[in-house]
Amino acid sequence: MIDLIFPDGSKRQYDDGVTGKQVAASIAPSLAKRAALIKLDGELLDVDRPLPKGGQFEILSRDSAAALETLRHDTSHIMAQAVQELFPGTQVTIGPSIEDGFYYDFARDEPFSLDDLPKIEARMKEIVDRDLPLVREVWKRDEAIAHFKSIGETYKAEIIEGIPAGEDVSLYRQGDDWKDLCRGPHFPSTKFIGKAFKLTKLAGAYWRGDHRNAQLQRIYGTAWASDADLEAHVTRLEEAEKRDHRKIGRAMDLFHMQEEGRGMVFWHPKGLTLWHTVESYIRRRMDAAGYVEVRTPQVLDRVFWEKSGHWEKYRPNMFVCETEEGEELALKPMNCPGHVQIFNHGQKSYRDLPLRMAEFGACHRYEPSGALHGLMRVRAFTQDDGHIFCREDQIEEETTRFIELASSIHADFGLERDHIALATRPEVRAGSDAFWDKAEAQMLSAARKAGVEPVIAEGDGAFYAPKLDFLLKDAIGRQWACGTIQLDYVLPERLDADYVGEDGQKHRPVMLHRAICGSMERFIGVLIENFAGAFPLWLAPVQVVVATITSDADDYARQVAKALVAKGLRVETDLRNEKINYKVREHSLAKTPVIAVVGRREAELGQVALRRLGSDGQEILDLASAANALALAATPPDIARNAGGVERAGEAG
RNA sequence: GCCGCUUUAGCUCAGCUGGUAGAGCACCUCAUUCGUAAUGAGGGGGUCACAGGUUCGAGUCCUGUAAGCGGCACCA
Repeated sequence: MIDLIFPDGSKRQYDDGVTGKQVAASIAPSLAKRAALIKLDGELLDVDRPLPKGGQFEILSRDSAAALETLRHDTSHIMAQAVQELFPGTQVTIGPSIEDGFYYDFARDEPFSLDDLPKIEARMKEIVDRDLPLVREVWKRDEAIAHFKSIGETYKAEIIEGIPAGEDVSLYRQGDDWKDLCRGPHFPSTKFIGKAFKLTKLAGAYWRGDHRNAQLQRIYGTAWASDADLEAHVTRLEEAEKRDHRKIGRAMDLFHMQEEGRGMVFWHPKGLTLWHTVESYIRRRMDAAGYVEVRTPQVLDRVFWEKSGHWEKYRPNMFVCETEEGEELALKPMNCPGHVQIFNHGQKSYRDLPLRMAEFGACHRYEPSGALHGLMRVRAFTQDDGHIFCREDQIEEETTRFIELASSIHADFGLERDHIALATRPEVRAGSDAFWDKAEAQMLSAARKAGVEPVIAEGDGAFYAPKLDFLLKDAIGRQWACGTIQLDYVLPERLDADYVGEDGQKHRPVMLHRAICGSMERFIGVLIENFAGAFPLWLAPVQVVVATITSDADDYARQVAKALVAKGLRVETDLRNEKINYKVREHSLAKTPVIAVVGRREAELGQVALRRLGSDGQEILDLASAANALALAATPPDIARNAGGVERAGEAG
């Protein structure tokens, strides 16, 4: 006998070997009909599978949130069956559920075309209508291998060959003759899957994720419990597309890229204004946090990069040039070795540590062509780089301080943090296990001291040390990696950095590599997408447009603009011979935060009518108070805080 | 780098099965001076990504190259 505890807390006893469906039937026949999946002590099971033990028991319907992943997984199997029915000779490989949907990788000589997707979708719906039972079968490993080999499914056979000998494997039968290796669980039959799915894209993907292996054809799809959910998802995608920084960058005239400079950005005046605003802000924060700013050479002799170790490992990804005299030089792919040179210049004492060195360092990396993506992945980029040279016993405190600094900065940009990832030792690595134990523990404990519990990213660390990565969330919930801090014992050793300790002996400092934006290009791309171009006042490239109603007000409009500029605001005037409706529409679409409308009335009374983006009302103020109010509202958050702090201190005193 | 798709005016796109290019917005000119999301009229603008090929004839068909896009791999 087994004991089952139901969600309402009640407890009942059942015979051994009872299935979830039988339990459901014992409660209500309608429940048994609806049962799509069983949850037993948190584990999901097929409804027809005998329960292996007692425990917390729940019957899930197809539209419960916990069943969504299974629904997507099932949909991928249906797609595999549909593809094999339509395109005989196609081999199946793997087909997992992913965020919002699923994919399946197929091996087929001829490529699928986009036109095939509707056909496959139609066949999938037909399979749903057939209401084929999904039946779990347990096979001997070797028999399963022989089976898949006999039907020409070499990839499946290879997967099973990876399972230890003697272990049984589970196969799911979909109808009479379609079978797939699968751990399960699945819904009872294809009808449960429903039709709220859509095949979305074709892609190439390497077998087992390794580029040395054969390339398979991947079909992506999205699947939901209801048509309404599917529609909402499609709408979300459309929204995301509207925010694309490449689109907005063009529309707002921020930057462009062109063929002759792949992965390189031409920053237009407005884009560079945005850049400068971000850079000035970061610089102020770095100054306040005790960093010294430096600048290191753009191009250095090959010998230098050989010494740092980059030549050997990253030569194919470096831009290299040769001089008339035959010297080989390379554009810097990173700033760290340069910073070590500054550290090494002159003798350092333990009293100089921690030494925090920052640089807006322009770097060049020859990224693979397929990796380029707007501002997000470029070949010429500027890191808000920084290196903290410190003693080993200062690592934790410096890391904690950095996490706090980065968190505050991200918050000022309106970016919410999803989580911090602790990337741990990779398979190929330098250093002993004892070293990694210690280093990982240091990063973990530093994060906890800053009040965050990192999510472990197993094996994602650099080859010389672990790192913490900041994963931010934008306005529509997408994640972006911005900001990192990583430990490094290797580079100080290679470049022979040292300081004199209290004991008068030379010691090796530890380096902490850190960045808050990552790359300025990428960070600006994230900001554009986060705000969909509607920047907060302090970031907006153009903060105020002074627009006239008739040409009578032209002189006054110039006077208004001058007064606003004098307050440090970024202002444009629109004196065109156009109707005010037209101007308001145009500047609203351009996401200008404030339109200051002036007509004859304002000119006579010395006023301005302010219209803020997103509201259709207007606020009529005299010029001086409008200028003051806007200047105050446009104050960068760090300066606003400091001003507030001074006032509060004054009050307290 | 690999797989697939795409490339027509500054932007967004139309151009059926081959018969030497079209719209809206933007731009320029003129008229209009109009109080909070598009005033009207006129005008200029294209080696149809590039290079070959098939054809009497190619934006349209074929091949190659490049770039862009979506993935994969990569990301010090």
